[in-house]
Amino acid sequence: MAVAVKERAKALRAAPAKVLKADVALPVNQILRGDCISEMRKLPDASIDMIFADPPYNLQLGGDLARPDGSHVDAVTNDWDKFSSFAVYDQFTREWLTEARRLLKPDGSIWVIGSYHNIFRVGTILQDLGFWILNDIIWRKANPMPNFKGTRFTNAHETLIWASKSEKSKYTFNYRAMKTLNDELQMRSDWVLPICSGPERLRRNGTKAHPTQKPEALLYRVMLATTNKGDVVLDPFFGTGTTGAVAKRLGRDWIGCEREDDYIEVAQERIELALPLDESSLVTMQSKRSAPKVAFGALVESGYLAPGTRLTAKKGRFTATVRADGSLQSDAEIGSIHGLGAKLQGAPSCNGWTFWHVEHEGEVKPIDSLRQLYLLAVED
Amino acid sequence: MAVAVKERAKALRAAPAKVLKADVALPVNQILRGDCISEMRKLPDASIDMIFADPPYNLQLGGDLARPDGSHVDAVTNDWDKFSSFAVYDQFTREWLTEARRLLKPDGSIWVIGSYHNIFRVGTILQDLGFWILNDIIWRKANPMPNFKGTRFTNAHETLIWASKSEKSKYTFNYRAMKTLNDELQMRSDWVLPICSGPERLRRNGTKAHPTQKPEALLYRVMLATTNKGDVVLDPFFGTGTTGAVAKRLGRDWIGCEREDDYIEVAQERIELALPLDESSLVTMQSKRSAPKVAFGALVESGYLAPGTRLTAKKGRFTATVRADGSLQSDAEIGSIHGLGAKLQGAPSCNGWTFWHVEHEGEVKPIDSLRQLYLLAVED
DNA sequence: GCGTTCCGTGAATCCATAA
DNA sequence: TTTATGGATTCACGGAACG
Repeated sequence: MAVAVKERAKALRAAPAKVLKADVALPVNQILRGDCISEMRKLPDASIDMIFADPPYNLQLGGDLARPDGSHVDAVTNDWDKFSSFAVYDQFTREWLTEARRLLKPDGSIWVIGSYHNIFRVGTILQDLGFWILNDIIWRKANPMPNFKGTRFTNAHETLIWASKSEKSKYTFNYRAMKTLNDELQMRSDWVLPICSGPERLRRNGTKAHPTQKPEALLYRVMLATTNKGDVVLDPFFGTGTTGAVAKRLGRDWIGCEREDDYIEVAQERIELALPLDESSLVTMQSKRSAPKVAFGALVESGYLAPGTRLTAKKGRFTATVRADGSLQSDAEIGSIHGLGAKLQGAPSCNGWTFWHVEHEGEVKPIDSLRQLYLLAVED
Repeated sequence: MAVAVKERAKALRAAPAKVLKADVALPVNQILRGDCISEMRKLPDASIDMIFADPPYNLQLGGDLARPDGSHVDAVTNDWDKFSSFAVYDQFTREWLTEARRLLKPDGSIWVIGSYHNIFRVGTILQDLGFWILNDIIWRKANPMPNFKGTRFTNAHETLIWASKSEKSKYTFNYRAMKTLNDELQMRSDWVLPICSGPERLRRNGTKAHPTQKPEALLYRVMLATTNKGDVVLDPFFGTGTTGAVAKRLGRDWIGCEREDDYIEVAQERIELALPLDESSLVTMQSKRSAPKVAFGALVESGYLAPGTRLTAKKGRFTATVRADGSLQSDAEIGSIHGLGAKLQGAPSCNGWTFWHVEHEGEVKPIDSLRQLYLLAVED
């Protein structure tokens, strides 16, 4: 395999270079092997249309973590994510963002993705360097990893910052494309996308090739929104080349920086196999809107149903009281609207929404009618 | 009306003050009129359980920027002044967060809400001051304002940072209450809630009383998750008193700082009208961690489980015998229900209560169910 | 072949308490 | 302060295994 990969790598490196005004060739559709800061220093000023960066997050993980079933959580323990202090991380961030800003065309823009570990440092430094933040985008993960110990809220999202080179930039934003992609509604700042798994996840010898591979759908939306066909996209932390693969599919040129040989090899093979999309296959990329689901607790905290309210069922045969956290209490039992309903009836299951009733304006109605009211208020 | 409000204000100010060890009375359930930094300076160290802050983020808006002391900052639009604006904002943020940290009890925590204009500055400074970020929470607005010009993504969320006073803090997190509130699924870091509108939105003379009034549902979830009944909650930017109203409803004490007389008046009237929930509906689902402990040996000596009983685990893959002292014996090993379970699986740890099963009336049940029976018998 | 069940796993700052 | 021990704790999805 190694030979075949090297052949392909050679072919990739021989890709036609773009010639700029300054007569400096831009090494387009190639992976630059090495540290991103020194590699970026070799590139000419104002030559890049868009930068997508997935820098190390500086996770600062503690000891091992086990799931409730005892299995081991495979954490990000790579050396490239280790920094001795915030000051060191800030210095690193300032350096690569300074180079990034130099490389951007005046109307270019940059995307950086991160988590609460690092994104506040990144955002602050972006602002300090003169970038102009356009949006912060929330990637709401459809299937995040749970919080196994029950100690915090499930960390179910990552944050992307989108910023132009300066306040004056006439940046690219394909408003119509985004609206079309979102069923004719304006694309919002929160994007629901699954994490990268299944056949899309790159593996070597059965184990994941990279610990933090991003889903192509994420890059697809980023590139479709903020670049045009033929633009040059730079990714300073190329990894296994998601940026390159999506750029090729969408007819954009790309440049990647990467230090690790293993990642480079995987990325080259992957991009070689990536095919430009035709119009018909674009359709399958559109994400469905998921049906709204309402937790009973949401009605309580939104004031649609006050804690202490009496609910009845089966014409008053059963009664229960709403508690502050959205649980129900009967004489002897506590449970969810579904669980308590089932328990009281001795039934295996119960739809609490239609089982429990509440008196509202002299009328006894199923609590499901409150859910409908809530949905009306929440939609749009 | 003004007279009635003043009467109520007087009554509020006469609320019983909590007396601390240091013999300094904490002005509980009162609004402190004045700049939050100077008002906070009057309060004693380590006296507050939780802080909720909705600080101003009046930068980059082309409008005025006021320094903490109220003096005016010239809003010139060149780069140099942009930096100076950030520096002023950072200084202000550092000052009030420093006071906030001093006031927090060692196990206290803080919430700060903001948007991309200021939240990166806030997060960075929180980290620099030694706060320990626990989650960043996305308030996903169900009904955001559209982007009228179609130049960016619809800004459809705000970000909250939840941080403990230090890395070592044993902060409050009511895991079970949150899980109950979310239909028995872990509460995630993205919260879908409507913006504050309709009858909840406070108005004076037909116009909204405050430009950024937060929905009570947001504070409800924050307080239910990270405080206990009787805790003291401080809000340095009290505005129209959403924090106070929800605190009163949920049986928490509160302190607010506010400079503007108009807001104070509206807030006092509002909190006066808020109804506290009664005790019983305030009770939330408790985690097992806070339940009384039962030694496995107690089940044996009480006859719930006879010595010699065979226990199984993982569908019969593991078996062990109960011994008279409450230890378990497998073929080659002896240990506690937890220790033996861990050893047999080669796992670092194991919850024996859910791991081991016993046949009882033809059904195979975890021995935890016996513990529940035992607890029922022992209670009362 | 098809439906069911089981198992693996993902950017994670992931325990509390007594001795 | 450190160490040992009890025992609390998970959601969605893909793919393999099974019947």
